[in-house]
Amino acid sequence: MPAITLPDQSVRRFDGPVTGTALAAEIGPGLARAALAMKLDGKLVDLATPIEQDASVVFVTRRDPDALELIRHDAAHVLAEAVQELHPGTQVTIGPAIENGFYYDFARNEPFTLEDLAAIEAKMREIVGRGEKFEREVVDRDEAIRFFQAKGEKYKAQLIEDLPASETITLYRQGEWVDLCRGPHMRSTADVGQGFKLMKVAGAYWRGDHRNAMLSRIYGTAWRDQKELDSYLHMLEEAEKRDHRRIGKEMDLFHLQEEATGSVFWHPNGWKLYLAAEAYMRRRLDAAGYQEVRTPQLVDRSLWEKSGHWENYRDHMFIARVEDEDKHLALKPMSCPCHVLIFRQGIRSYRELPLRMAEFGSCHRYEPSGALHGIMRVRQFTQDDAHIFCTDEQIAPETARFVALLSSIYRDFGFDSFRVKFSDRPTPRAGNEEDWDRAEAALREACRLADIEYELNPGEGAFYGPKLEFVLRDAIGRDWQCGTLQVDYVLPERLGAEYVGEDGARHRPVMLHRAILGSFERFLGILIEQYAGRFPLWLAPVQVVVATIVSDADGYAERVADAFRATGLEVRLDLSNQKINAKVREHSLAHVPVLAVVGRKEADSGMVALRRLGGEAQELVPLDQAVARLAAEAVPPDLRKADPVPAAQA
RNA sequence: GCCGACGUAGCUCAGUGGUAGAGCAACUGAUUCGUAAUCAGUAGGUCCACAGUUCAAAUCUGUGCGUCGGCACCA
Repeated sequence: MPAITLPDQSVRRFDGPVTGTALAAEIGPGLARAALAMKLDGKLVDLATPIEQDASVVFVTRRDPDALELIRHDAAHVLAEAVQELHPGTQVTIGPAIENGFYYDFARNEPFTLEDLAAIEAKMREIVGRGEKFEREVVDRDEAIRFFQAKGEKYKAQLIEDLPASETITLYRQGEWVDLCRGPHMRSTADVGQGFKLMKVAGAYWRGDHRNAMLSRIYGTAWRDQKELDSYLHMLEEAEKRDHRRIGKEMDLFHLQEEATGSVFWHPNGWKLYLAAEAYMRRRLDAAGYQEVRTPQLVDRSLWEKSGHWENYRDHMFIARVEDEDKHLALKPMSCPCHVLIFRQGIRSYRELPLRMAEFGSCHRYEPSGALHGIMRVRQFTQDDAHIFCTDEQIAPETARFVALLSSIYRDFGFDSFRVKFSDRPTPRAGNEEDWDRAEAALREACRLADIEYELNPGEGAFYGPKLEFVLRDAIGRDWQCGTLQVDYVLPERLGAEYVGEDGARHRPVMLHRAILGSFERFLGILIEQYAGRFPLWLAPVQVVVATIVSDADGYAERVADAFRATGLEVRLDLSNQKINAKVREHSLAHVPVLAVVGRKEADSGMVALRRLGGEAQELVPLDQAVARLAAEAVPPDLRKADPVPAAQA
């Protein structure tokens, strides 16, 4: 006698078990048509599930956020059916819904190529058109294994074998096609609709392990309808326009070339941007009580052996040798061991702690070729690296201080939000279990104190300690770790860092490894995409272009440019013999933030016509005011006095 | 590193075995013009590299390098 509570708090009673389908029909034909699945006591299940006891039921329709996940998951099944129909002998493995879409991994000798997608997608549309009913079936475990093995589906059989014995094995049937699946699904393949598209093919290791076979993955995107699909595809196109590699070219910021794979050639414009960011960081670190140092590029192998890097990362280090000496020097992949060496010079007192040692450390790492990505993932990069030598008690307050600094800096760069991941002990790792317990507990406590919400990232810590990762997102939705904070008991131990405590005895400091931008290269890449090249004035490599309308204004234009330059602004003068339309277009495409146009009128009256990038308005301003205003605007955020120049006339 | 695609002028790209192309940019000349492309002309290429097939290779094959999309990796 189930009593079913609906979202409006009304209750319906039934004599016996009733399926969601029947319940929806009972409530009304509109709902019966719209319901795709239901939430039974909060759990998403098939509409065909019988409700046997008192429960609350919420129907999921196309409009609900949950619908997207159902559509995408079902689309993955449709993809698999289409592939097996077109390419018999292909084995299915797994195919989940993901952000914006779905994928399915197939095992076959010949991987799929882009050219296969059109036919597969057409077949998918056919299957959606067929409206095959999804039917759930609970099966015996051994029988299921035999069933899939008989079909030659070794991967599926393997998946079932690896499921815990307690797990109910369910199959989902759609027409002739069957898949092992936990569900839930919608009513039929028709519910997928036509708002999907196959996007790309890729290789992917079985179970994400590079020692396993490489499967052939097909990615698709799926939405509620064509309109949503179109707007997603449009968003992707827009995102592509802000790709840092493209804008890097357009703004002449940097280039990469074969002779120095994975290292950036910064051009004058890009280097201006870099230096602006570096100068800003140097001021912020200085104000936050860090001391800047500089340590060697080439360091003998023995130090890396002591630190444990040789053992863990030797394959990823650039090694240099010289003819006359039997030595292996490594280009430093990180600065921390060197910082410990500085710490160890002389005798340290507890009074010096926390000691915050910072370096814009130029590092080299031999990244796998497939990992390289524009300037975001390179083999030579500069970290805004620092190490805080402190006591156990100082871990939490130092973490809180760090997060406050990081948030403030991200905000100044225009990032209002970021995600935090907590990565705990990996395998293999250095150090003993007690230290790992201490380190993880300290970091958790620090997060609590600093009021940080994080997601757990199990087993992903550094080999010497747990870490927080601060993650920013690029234009096309890829996540990049930028900031980090790591608690380390291991390196101070290995490299023998110690200080004299209040008690006169020697103690081990803890080391907090921390970075905010992470690598300048990566951060600037993200920054370029964040602003789509339209930097705020303080970061823009070229801040003002003075452009003339007639050559009679050339002399005045030069005086205007000089006046801007005198305040430190980066100014270009465009006296070329082109129409003003062409000049506006050219400098707009180059993302110059301010265009100061001067013609006869301005020359006669001592004015400039200011035009902002992205706007169409022009503003006629007396030269001295324009200079004062832009100079004030170009002041980096950390140097800005509260409300420097009244914005009234701006 | 693995799977797939791609590599042609400074840039974006066309060119399926028979004399290497376009637009933009550059350069020269004309034009002095009021806020996203003025007109005309000129010049510009070891078609990523090496090897092979062929009478003939940008084009077909192999190897290498690089780039891109994923996977794996990311101290």
